[in-house]
Formats: sequence, structure tokens, C-alpha cells
Amino acid sequence: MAFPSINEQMDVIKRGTVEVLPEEELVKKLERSQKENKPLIIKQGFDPTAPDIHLGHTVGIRKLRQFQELGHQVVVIIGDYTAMVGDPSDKKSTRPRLSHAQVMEHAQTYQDQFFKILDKSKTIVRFNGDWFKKMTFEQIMGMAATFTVARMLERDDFAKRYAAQLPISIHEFFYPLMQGYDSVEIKADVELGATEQKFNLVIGRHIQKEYDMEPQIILTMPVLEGLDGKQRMSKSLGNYIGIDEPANEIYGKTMSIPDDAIYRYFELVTDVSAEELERIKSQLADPAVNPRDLKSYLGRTLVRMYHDEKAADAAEEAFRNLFVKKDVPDDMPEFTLGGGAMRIDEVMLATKTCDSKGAARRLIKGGAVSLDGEKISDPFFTVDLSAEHVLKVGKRKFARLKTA
RNA sequence: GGGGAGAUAGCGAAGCGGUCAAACGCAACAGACUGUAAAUCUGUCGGCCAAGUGCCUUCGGAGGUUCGAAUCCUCCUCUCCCCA
Repeated sequence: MAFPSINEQMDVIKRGTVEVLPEEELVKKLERSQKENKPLIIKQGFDPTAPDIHLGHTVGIRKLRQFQELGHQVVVIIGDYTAMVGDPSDKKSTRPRLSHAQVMEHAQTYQDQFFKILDKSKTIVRFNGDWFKKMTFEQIMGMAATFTVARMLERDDFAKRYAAQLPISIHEFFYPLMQGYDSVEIKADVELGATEQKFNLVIGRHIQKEYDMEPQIILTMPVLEGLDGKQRMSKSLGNYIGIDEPANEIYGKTMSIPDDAIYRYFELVTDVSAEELERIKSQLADPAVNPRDLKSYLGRTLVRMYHDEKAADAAEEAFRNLFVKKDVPDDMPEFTLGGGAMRIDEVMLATKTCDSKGAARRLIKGGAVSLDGEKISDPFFTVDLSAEHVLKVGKRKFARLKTA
């Protein structure tokens, strides 16, 4: 197998990457890989805590893809063991431990989604439970002995929690160790992670050295902002765009990001060329250009990546109709609520367009509810169910009421 | 092991016997304005009932004192700090 030249490879690797540590070592590894015609082992880990891959994850996954295209070997670690241990960072709501079956289920959906980006035939997937469940206590002690508490407390989030007098459990210290040990097991040459992962990645280097192994190079990738444009995109914050979501969702969510996030999204999660990026940047700075149009372009690009061109057209069209022309969408949940009449708050509860009847009344009072385009202001309004209706609650919630 | 402080709604944080379904800030939701952007303004932000000086469930958990407890007492659980 022929690898591209070192310079070409470095160009690809460094594009969009925050840090390559240490760069000279990577060059050496690449040189050796080329001389021996042996691909480097590129690692990234994922905890299958919830079964959705979102755009934030794709920043790293897309980089993995580039490594594949350069001819290197990608190894994806599914952290089934770490996921089963359960992340205790949110002490209040002691997160339910995931059963092995759940983990495997999540792992499956993860993989389905990985391979929307990665080349399946060139990817090795490993579960870290494979080695951790076989470890003896002696081996665990050995692993734990490779690191000190003082260094562990250097990690930013531990330091902050410690300073804020928040609890830190001992086993949380095992997280970075385990992640580092994964690198030993698969003999990683390079590990990718978001910038916030830097500490864990560096521990991987340290542990590999302890196990008499050449340390991995670490590549940190930028953290993508979520839909609010401020906080990181994450499942727990609910501000994400999943790559498995329907086209309309991907497009619609994209349209809701703030203007100053547009460039970041183009840069981090799309394939547009460097020249195109420049053009986008200058357009964003041009007051004559409506940023909405660039956002629409972004939304279309993303839908095209995870669906296709047709879906992009349809999503844009649906969005226009819904929010610009204020038409009702074609697709909406349908409900058959039996015949006769039903009070509006009960209809809202039945169609899950509100959480409680009290909430329904508040929404009605706030002018958020309409039926067939007519605003409802009477909380005791009775809906005639012998005819079909379209219920709208807020900007986005719709329900079609069918007759029995 | 000893001593001290603390646990309040999604988060932060007041309240320290009745006027508490609990101030305030953030987040969230809705309305106005818009480009489903931002900013701003307004309203809402435990559940139920045709809605009231109404009923039910909530201030870590279990009991108790009291006409009345987020507030006082006892025990328990958890957390942080100092000492060993």
C-alpha cells in the first residue's frame, strides 16, 4: 500500500485540528510507517451511554475518516465497561447503571451511525470490556500505581470540583487510567479526542510508557457548539443535531443556530473546500448578505451529507412553507380521539402537545394555541371531533385530529 | 477515629414556627418583534378540578413535638472542611 507523502499527510491531519502533540513524533511515526509500509493505528473511544451520534461527534469521526483515506488503520473503542460502571459526575441523580444488554444495543446503533462516515471495511471496533473484565486485582493495582493523585488533580474538571467542594469518587480516577490502558491494549499510535479530552489523552501516553510502549500522539479536535451557539453540543444538554435524524429535523435545527455559529459549523462538520470556506467567511462579513441564506446553505449541506440532495430540497421547501409562508406541514402526528366533543385542554394532553392540563391552560392564555389556524383563547373551548382538525401549539408542535 | 459546616424545585441561591407551592438569578416554555437567529419587552414556570380565602403531592430519608413544620427535636443517609 502506498501512502501519500509525509507533507501531504500532515496537511490533512492538521486541517481543523487544534493540537498535534508532539508534532515531531508524529512525523517520525509517519516516516516509519511509510518505510515499513505499515499503517498507523488510530484510536478514538466512545461511551455508549445514549444511542445517538450527533454533529459534535462527527468532528472527530470525520478526522478518523481522513486517516482511513490516507491508508491508516482506525480502531474505534466502544467503552462498554466504562459505561457500565456509570459516570458519577452527576451525583444528584445517581445515573442508573446500564445493563449489558442496553450497552450492546446502544453500541449497535452507534456502529450503524459510525459507518455513515467511516468505511466499515477498514474499521476495527473493539469493546474495552474485552480486556477489563479479565483483569485481576493485581493488574488493576498495577495500572493504578502508574499515576499519582497530585497529577490526577491537575485535571481541570477534577480541580474545579475539588475547589468547589464537590464530591469526587475514587473510581472516577480510574476513568482516565482505563482510557489510557485501552491505548496499551490496541497499541495506539495516535489517539483523537476533543480538546476537553486532552488530559485523558496525555495519560494514555504516560501509561503506554509505563508499559514499555512507544507513546501515542495525541490529536485534539475543537468542540462544536450546540444549537444555542454557546454550550458544547451534547446529548445531556439536548442541544444537538443527531446524524440519524430526519432531514426536516436536521435542516430545521440548523436554522435555529445563532448567526455567529454558522462559520464554525461549516468549518467543523461539512466537507466544503478551503476556498468555499473563505467565500462563506467574506459573505458573513458582508451586510448585504442575509445570514439566513448561508444558514439555509449549511442546512442543505448537512442534509445532503446524511440523506441526499432530494431530501435537502424537500427539507428546505417544508421549512419555507412552515415558517415563512406559515403553512401547516404535511407530516404531523395523527390522532384519533373517538367521536363527539372534547375540551381543548384534554385534546392537548391526549396529543402530547402539553405536559399537563394546567400547562395547556397557561399556553392557551398565552395565545400559543390554535385550531385550524384560528387562535383559541377560551380554555373551555370544545373541539368538535366529528370533523378533522389541525391543532397547533407554539411554533413547532402540530397534531392532526382524525375522525374515527 | 475526633471536631465543624451543610443537603431547598432543571441549576445556583434565599427562607429558619403560620402571611410558603417556597424570594431572587440562570436555564426552559409561550407571546410581541424577526430570519424558527441574536438582542429587547411581556407572561408562565408542582399536579388536579368550570378556578377558590379549594383539594393533593413537594424543601435528603424515617419518626416525633405543635392547633400549625422547609423551619424545632431524635435517628438515619449523603457531601464538604479541619485535625488524626
